[in-house]
Amino acid sequence: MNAVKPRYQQLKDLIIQRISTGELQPSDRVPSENELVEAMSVSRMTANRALRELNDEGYVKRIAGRGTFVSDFRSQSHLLEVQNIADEIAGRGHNHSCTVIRQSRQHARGEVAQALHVEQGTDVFHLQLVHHENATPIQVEDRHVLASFAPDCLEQDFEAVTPSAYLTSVAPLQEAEQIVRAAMPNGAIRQQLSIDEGEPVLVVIRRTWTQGRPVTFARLHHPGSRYEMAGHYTPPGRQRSTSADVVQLEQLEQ
Amino acid sequence: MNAVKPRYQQLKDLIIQRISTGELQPSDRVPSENELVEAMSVSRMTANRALRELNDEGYVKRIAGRGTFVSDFRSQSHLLEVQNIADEIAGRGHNHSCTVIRQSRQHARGEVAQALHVEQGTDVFHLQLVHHENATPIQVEDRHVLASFAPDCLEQDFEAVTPSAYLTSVAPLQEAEQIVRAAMPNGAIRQQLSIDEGEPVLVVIRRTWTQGRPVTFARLHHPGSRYEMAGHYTPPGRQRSTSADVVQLEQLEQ
DNA sequence: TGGTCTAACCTGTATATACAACCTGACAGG
DNA sequence: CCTGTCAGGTTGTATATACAGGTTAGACCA
Repeated sequence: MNAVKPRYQQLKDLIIQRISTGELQPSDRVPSENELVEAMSVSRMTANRALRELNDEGYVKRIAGRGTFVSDFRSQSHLLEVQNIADEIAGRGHNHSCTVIRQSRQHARGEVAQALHVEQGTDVFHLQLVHHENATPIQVEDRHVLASFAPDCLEQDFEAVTPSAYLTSVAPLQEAEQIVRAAMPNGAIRQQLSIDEGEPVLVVIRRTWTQGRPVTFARLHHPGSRYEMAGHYTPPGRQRSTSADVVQLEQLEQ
Repeated sequence: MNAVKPRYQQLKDLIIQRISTGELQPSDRVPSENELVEAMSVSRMTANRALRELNDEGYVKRIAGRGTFVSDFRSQSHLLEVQNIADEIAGRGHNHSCTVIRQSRQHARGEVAQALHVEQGTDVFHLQLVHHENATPIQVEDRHVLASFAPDCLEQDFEAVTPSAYLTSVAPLQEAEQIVRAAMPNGAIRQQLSIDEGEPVLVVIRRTWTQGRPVTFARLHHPGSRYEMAGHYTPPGRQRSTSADVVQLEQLEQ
């Protein structure tokens, strides 16, 4: 297990680490190939491979003639595409608002401790929020966050900044798991979403990882009649061809 | 727009085309780097880049010392992870079976024509199937397929081979879009899934593309009490660290 | 016959070099 | 003051070369 990592991988890890720790912020300039050649004593082709792969993976954006720059978090993989309800609502041109129901410190137990891979009794924060789209409730968020991960979680004003935005500012989320199901809501959820009896909810259970460790665990409830989840999947190395117009263009090019 | 593509990209396109047309089948051997050097008059580094990127993108699998081989379709991107209900059931060690309700030719109209980007009246096939997990109904599949894409669709025995498996054998699906929502089923669906009144269903509406054109449009209904959709998202270039054990190992390595 | 060793081929990585295209800012000439 | 040019830095691509390490088949020997 003591395999020496290839040098291009060492370069990638180094730069990813600088981004993870915040030493390099989005849109900051990353050392150029020639600077890496000097500083790290590698050939330019090796530095090129490291930066090129970081570009393909979305960590950085390269511009010929200008340099290499750290990507915005939102383009750092489709992870966050699905992540932030506020952006999704803003993308539809609607107004997002949020009401905090609960914001407290707790000891993890049972399901929560298990989901976060921690001992029973570990400190966690418990958030309950209701998100609105144009004043209509669209999501009830019930989230547990590892206290050691985000110590100042209780001081945040989540009516101004969504938990997703706050959490990604603490450290980049590197991995996510989600389970989607349809269910009937209990009374509390039904009231918070102000939906009629007999209407189902779309439930998303989501865990996110940072540095290989699960740090948050969330249950998201959405009214079945007012919310749907969309996803678009394109194999790597291919352009998406969503609209008919794009299809036309691609036909011509071939 | 008449930009000359770089040579490594030309190599990639050539090999992807050979795979798409079926000239190269899964587990077939792809020309080695040195063979490409000879045949295509490129340097080995250029051939290496083409094959390495195809490997990273999941099209082929490379084994040092042996060669480069076409991937199974199932590993050709997470697209199909979500795609095939039969594999999903088999993965749980359960038995999958399927009943054909309808298998007919129709003229596309309204929503279907619009979804497939074709004129009203274009020939399509209409399939209605019920999938069972250990004899319990788990999915009602209502699918429209472009007739020009799969002309022998009516001759298939979909109780033996699922539509997903058949369609990927006709041509690789290169792109997918899906919408997920929770809803209450109508009487027919409720009966086909044999669920109680008042139980919601998880509805997945999915379109898939081949060669930049939408070719199938499907509505999938699942019983809320017996089915959930799971997804795991990892940024490219990273290993997933799902279980606690893996986390332990990764900690030690750093 | 059975085991071993080697040659040939494969991928993986690393380097040095070269040329093209792109971008920016400085500088000279109108 | 404005404009065009040019130098220098940057990425993008392509080649030739080299060595390490994995795999396999066949030659070779006991």
